[in-house]
Amino acid sequence: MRPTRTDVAKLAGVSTATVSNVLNRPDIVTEETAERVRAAIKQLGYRPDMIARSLSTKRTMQIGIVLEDMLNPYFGAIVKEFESAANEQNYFVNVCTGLNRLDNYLDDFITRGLEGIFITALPYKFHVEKLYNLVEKGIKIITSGNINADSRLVSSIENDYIAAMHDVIEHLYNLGHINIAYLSGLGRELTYDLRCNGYRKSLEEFNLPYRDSLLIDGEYPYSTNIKAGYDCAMRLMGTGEKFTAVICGNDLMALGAMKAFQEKGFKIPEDISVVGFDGIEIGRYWEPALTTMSVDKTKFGRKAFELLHSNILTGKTDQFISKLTLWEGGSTAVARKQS
Amino acid sequence: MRPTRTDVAKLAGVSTATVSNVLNRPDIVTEETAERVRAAIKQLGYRPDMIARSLSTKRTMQIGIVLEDMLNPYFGAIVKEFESAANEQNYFVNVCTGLNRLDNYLDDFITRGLEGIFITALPYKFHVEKLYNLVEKGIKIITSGNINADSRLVSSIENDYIAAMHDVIEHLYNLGHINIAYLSGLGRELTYDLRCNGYRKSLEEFNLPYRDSLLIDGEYPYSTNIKAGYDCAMRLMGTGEKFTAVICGNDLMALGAMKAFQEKGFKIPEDISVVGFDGIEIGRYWEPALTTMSVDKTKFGRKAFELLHSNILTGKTDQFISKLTLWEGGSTAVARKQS
DNA sequence: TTGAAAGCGCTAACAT
DNA sequence: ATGTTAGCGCTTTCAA
Repeated sequence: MRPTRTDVAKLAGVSTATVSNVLNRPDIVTEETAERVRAAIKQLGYRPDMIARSLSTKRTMQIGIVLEDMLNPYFGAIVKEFESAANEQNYFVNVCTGLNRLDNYLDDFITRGLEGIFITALPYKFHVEKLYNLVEKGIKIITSGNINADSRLVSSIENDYIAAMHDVIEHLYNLGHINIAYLSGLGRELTYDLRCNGYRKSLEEFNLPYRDSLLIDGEYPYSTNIKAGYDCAMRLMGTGEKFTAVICGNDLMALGAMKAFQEKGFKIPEDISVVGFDGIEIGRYWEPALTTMSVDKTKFGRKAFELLHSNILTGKTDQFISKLTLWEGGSTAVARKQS
Repeated sequence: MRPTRTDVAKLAGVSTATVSNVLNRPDIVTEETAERVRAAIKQLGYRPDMIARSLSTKRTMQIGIVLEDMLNPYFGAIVKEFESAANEQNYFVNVCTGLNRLDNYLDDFITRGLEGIFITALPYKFHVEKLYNLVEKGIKIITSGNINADSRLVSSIENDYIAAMHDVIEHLYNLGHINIAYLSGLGRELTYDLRCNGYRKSLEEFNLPYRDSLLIDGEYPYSTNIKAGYDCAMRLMGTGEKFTAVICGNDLMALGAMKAFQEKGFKIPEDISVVGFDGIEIGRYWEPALTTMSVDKTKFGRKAFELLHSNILTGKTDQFISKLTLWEGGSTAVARKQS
């Protein structure tokens, strides 16, 4: 049996409250007794029981992170740093992947008394109202993915995809590209993919042509993995549209797309320039290295925790927008003469 | 304030014990009262408090997974499936990444009353004794990574790297390769990298030459990511050794290695055949697609949970060895004539 | 079938 | 500075 605080108290010849004090408010206790208690703790190998403490304090020091795709190293990097930051503040993190079980998760969050949750996921599968429900129960929330939530109720952290898309298009424009496709992987009717909006907006800005068939949606239920990139690229080639540059919703998709183009005999970047978003490490090892709008994932993960943490401590929500930076690989180059 | 069981009892006009019963042993309660209680629960939006329940039952329904590298999609796939299997049995999983904090984690596991832990990590940074310490406290453990632990105390799940390495070498042998290098990324003095052992053993078996400089270690603290593969490959080329085939400790390393070879003007597979382990999806999209010994990651993750779960329920440990299968991509081919 | 009450290990007034 | 004690919300004998 694990020793309890009572055991320690008995061995040290003090009350249980005193043991609590040396653990939680060491300043208010005599150095001498503290020493005795510490000795007893050590001798028994005593470890406080977080469960009991939680029941009494109403604090669990647990937070959750919900994401849809553990397989994309982009999320891996964010989770890693989020977890790391949380640990430094003594929080434990529960990782929840698989959005199809989201409802169960939300229930669990309440039941287990999580103090906060970082939800990074596209919103087309769940309702914001559910989040408000959690907030009502005292669970703090930070979202990412343009869930259009009330900023007074939940915090949020987003990538500035509008600006990033502008930079991408500018980059391609300067290379002389005119017909630029976008492989979204999602659905154009969904309003939350800022990349999609930014794409159209920036084309206009640079006086470049937009045509419906240059914008490739995914198929429901949408996914944005490497296979999706491959599939979208295949469909783009199937349309017979002319294009010299292709922007992909993320790096993984871009890698899949390059594969598809190469299979069909196109050379990258000579025939087609390809660019992605995220800045995952693998992209830099690809041949050619993938040009991408890179997210500072370390900062992103850490910032997400900080926002959540401050919400937990102060009750105040906050928003953060992360800037992406262009990383030029060999996958983009001057546009070929359009035949 | 969240409603408690007392509120429900009051509203339904029953005792708190009855509420517990309709929740936990619905069979022993009259349908009529049960109905009344359920109505009250619904009306109040009541959710049981897992914390309080845990304190009373000594079960938290939480398990942990410890891993070193969230960035390798290989682990991502395993985590995902492990978590999924756990959820089906109503367990919540805590993901712990970053082995440098392992001691803190182990403490936390005790403190928070985790019921079990899946540790997938190389053992050179921590002591098995610490695991035994957890086992003593009643925490069940399953390891992966050839931590050489007492099989009566902890369960384990491993890849059969010895057999897999045999298959790789056989594959290369049949293609006519003679001088085959191995990029380990770890240290040859460490006994737990079965790939390393298998490499030497299988070379012998096929009467192929082994030379120290064909086996490339990493540098402490070892890592086995894409950069490590790149670095090891560079060092291999620096030795001046002759070789026509290179086996890499995992797929990520293999991708990095291919990049290095290509940078130095070697063609794959014409000049050098490359093969990895794991079978991550990205490898299939590489140009050329990476030949690999593929792990059934879905099965692996699920099986890991099952072993842990059965250990939790029955107290019995168990071991499992997973077989890998050769997946032939375009990165291996008949050996070129050695100049 | 249902209810009363003790107890899980800890915290936090409050009293000494 | 230290001890006493009443909870925290739930489970689980034991009685009714």
